[in-house]
Amino acid sequence: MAVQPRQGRRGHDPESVLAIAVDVFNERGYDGTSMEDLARALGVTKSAIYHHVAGKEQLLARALDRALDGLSELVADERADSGPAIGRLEWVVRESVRILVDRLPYVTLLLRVRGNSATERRALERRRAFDAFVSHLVKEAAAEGAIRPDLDPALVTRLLFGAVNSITEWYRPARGGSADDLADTLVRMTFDGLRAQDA
Amino acid sequence: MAVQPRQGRRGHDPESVLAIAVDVFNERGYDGTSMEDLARALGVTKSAIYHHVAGKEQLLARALDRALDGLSELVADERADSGPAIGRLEWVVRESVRILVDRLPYVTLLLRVRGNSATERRALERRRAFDAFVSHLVKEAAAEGAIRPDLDPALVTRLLFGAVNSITEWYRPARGGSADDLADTLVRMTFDGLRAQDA
DNA sequence: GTGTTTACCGAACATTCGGTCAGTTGACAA
DNA sequence: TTGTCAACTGACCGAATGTTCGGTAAACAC
Repeated sequence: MAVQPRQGRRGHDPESVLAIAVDVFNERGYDGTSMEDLARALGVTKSAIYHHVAGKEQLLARALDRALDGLSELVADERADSGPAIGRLEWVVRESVRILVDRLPYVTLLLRVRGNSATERRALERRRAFDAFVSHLVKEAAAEGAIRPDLDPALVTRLLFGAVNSITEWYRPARGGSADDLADTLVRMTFDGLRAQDA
Repeated sequence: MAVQPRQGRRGHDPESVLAIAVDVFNERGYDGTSMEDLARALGVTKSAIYHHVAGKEQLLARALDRALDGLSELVADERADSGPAIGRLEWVVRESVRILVDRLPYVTLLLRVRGNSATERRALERRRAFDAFVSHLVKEAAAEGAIRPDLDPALVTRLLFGAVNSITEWYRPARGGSADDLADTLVRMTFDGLRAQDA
């Protein structure tokens, strides 16, 4: 985990530039962030950034890939592929929360992408693959009778992952509890309801 | 509802400019939208826009106020103020869905604001008032024993309205069902759970 | 010391940005 | 026909944008 000692002047590298840049992107929005803003946050001149990355859009592309690679690994995991669908769905939700917390700044950025450039559209396409995977899983669970029949599966998918994705809007690793506690509460509420049974 | 016949050349007015502008803002993001983009969508020159509104930021301010006024009316409603908290919470959720669908483009814009300008920060402050109102309501319901004691009320608030707010991400009035059907599904799932009871 | 590697600065670039202004066009009323 | 009013155009402004480039400074190896 320790950074290799390296020859030459000490300072930023592509990794530290990306980390700081993503934070600024999330604070001001990608389009609302200028290279000057990034330079200020890095404590460096605008032109120095181009020593580490090809440009603003490459920073975005690298950040989005970090989020999407996490989701791709989830879809590829064998644990998402055997057993009752409702159990797999619960596992996918928990794992999604873990990835979301783990890679919070990158996923936050991903969830705000609207398709303004080729880079953004490519990211949206990869994201759609994940959405389709989850959507199919919910339909399976419904077909197996594990989801209340008065709920439209497509709507359940949307609302369930609406709750999951909202984590990027308010979760802060400092204050908030662990990712597992968060996932517990989320699953309990969405799967079994927030209402007390004896009320 | 019909537009008054008016003297002078026919064309856009502040209202139609706002409606179209908000659509473009939601497609490309506020910061990602140039006045040139708006002009193109309006079928007009850039300078013509300034005949109707003072500038880009005023368009944003007007749009955000439309969303926030709806939420303010909700908070002021007497139906949010009497009876068991859990019932009031359900009413507030249903009403929120109605407002969100009713004023979809305006609320969508509001939920993406990050505080880049004085206008955005003012909107965020008004929105925080609504969040505080809902947060308090959930705590009341928990204190009255109507919410499962193993769920943290603050987290319930976040997740519940995470699901509500996600509506702006995927609901399209054309395809989607009515706002009431949507609210029904949302309340059933979040209050009583998506899991079938006999499973 | 010398050479090499890496990180950086400062000035400049072309383009786009939000916004201004003097004048024109088109629809209505009288 | 003439006057009035709202809607609009086209040329323009200063500032900010993302990016380039030639040169410099600091850390390391030898």
